[in-house]
Amino acid sequence: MDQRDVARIARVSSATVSRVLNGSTLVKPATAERVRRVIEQLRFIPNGSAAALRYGKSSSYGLIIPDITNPFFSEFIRSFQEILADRNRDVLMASLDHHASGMQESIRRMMVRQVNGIALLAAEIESGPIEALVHNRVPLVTMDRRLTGPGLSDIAIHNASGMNEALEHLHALGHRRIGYIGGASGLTISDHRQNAFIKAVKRVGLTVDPAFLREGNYRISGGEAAIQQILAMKTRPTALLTANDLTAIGVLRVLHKSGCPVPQAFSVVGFDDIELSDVIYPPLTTLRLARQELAQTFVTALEALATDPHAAGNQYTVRTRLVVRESTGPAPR
Amino acid sequence: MDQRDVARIARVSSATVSRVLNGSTLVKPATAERVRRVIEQLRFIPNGSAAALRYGKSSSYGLIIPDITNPFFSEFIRSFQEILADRNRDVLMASLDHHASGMQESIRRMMVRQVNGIALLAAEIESGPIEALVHNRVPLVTMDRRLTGPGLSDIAIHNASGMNEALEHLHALGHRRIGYIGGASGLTISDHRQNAFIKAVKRVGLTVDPAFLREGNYRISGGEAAIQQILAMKTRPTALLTANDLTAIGVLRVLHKSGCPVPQAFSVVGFDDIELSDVIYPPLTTLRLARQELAQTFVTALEALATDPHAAGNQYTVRTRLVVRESTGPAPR
DNA sequence: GGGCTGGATGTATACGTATACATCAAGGGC
DNA sequence: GCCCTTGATGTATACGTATACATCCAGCCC
Repeated sequence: MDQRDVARIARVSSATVSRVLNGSTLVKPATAERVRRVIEQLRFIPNGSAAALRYGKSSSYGLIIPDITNPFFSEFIRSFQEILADRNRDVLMASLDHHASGMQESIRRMMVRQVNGIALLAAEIESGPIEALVHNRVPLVTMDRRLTGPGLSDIAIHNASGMNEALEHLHALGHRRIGYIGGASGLTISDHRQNAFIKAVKRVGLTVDPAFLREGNYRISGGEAAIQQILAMKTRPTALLTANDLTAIGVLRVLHKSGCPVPQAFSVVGFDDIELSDVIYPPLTTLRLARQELAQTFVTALEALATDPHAAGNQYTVRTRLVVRESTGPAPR
Repeated sequence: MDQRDVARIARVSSATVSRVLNGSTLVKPATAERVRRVIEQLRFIPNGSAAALRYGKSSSYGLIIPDITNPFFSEFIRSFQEILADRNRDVLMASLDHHASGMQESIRRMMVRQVNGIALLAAEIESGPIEALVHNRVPLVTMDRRLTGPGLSDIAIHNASGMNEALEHLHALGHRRIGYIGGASGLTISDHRQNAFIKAVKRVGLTVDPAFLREGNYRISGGEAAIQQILAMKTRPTALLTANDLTAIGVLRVLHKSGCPVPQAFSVVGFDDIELSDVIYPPLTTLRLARQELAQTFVTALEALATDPHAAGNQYTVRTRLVVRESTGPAPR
């Protein structure tokens, strides 16, 4: 069944049916109503593939993330998908999950599907797939790569705002030895975050002990490993910032097992503010990165590039801010 | 750029290019190689919309879940997507997130996209959208609805296997008063699970105190509310089963706050075995529902229906089994 | 009343692919 | 040497839509 069947029954042409379906103002209200009734009655569903072929675009966007089971990303997906669904656009999602070849393949599949653009939240990024996107004029929006170009926008995470708040908070609580557990090194996003930490420490007049800078993996296991190393040190920090909340949860877990009360013996600050942060024990003081705002910015950036394929990319920014809960307290003497 | 451009440069017809792309055996190896080289060199990406239009199907599947931030579902998505990506198929995902109208719209969008079938893990289900699917011959596979038909398969969760193990475990530990915190009532899946619990209790020779049957919402908050009611009772159960792990986590959290040591004062058993279960404190004894196996069964069921659209649906089953960790122990005297 | 304007609708076509069917060459059997 | 088979390739077309362009008609101005 297609538009022509609808047209025949409604005694109009298929062009008119198409116009009704796309909300053209050119159709007389009475005619439109008649067509709509036939569509309803026949339960006609238009063929999106034909429309995409004709139109050259598929009214869908690709979304690539590193790990869907990380709550930060699943919460992001929820917002992203919701915003796009309101605009009647689909999301083609790909979660890499530490499969090396995943990204190349995912991008290819999305290009085959004629997505209007791709949101890339993965840190690791090769130049090959990006070239393919540029070559085929597919807009790309990345997170915290701080690189823009034709058809390529970026959304920077403004780590400094939250980090500064966090350090003022800890400094005011009397902490002088403050450590940081980062993400996997080599990723730009990890570097930006760690640099923001170092700057924020200096800003409140403290120094950074390199031994207090540890590496994690953005997962619980990384936080656990890092805090164990820290507990083994003779001189320890009294407070810790982490690259994300999962890392902080790993830290809390080991501290709990080791009989280190939080925040009495140790203050811990997370990053992201995933929903879980408010639910673990003790509720996590963390730097909130608003998912809803981030998702909205991605959509804005994508639509801007999709509308005008020759547009130069923009650099966007999303701020972070401190949310104080119960995992931070006065420094032990 | 299209197949004809490739064809011209490779000095073959577009039909041959199409055959090469689809791995037809009809092409001479030397010719295929030549065509492949041109494809590579031109970085040609085929147009999936055109293929879908011509072929009538889009080589993608729809996936509808109630809440992507529930780890059970995000872990399922990961497996589901991974299995389909290996078969070069895309996933169109929709998370309902308590939006009432979401399902109808999601299904419609998927039909417009010509999905080969839809996996529906949402509990609430109206007949309207299902009719639309049947009417358009779109295969549907549901979870634990125990209803099949033409183009409609179901995957039942075999609650009994795990529930029986759990009750034997608790009974052996000396527990005699055992409670259950279910999901939202009225959903078939909640009913099946609760009934399995009641049967399992009777099976070990105990009786079910109706006051020990509480209702949750499959989220942490539901577990919290239910355990608070239970703590307020004069005669309390000594052990609790829950409809999923998030509910159990809510229970653990309130017990911890209330100074009730687990498992000394209370034994708690979850359901699902999400990754978090092994990470919270104490690690959760739970009924494992293998996500990988569930996802694989969904794919099998969908492909079976997609291959033969006139096929009658099948009833599949996925078992559960007890994973003992540290949230269960001997009953208090 | 003739010509013009603009709104409403119809006609015709291109989008890129997969495949049925046609064609052609080579080889084998007699 | 001729016919048939088989393998390899080419030709032609339909899938359902959106839209440029054509058409038609009513109303209006002078």
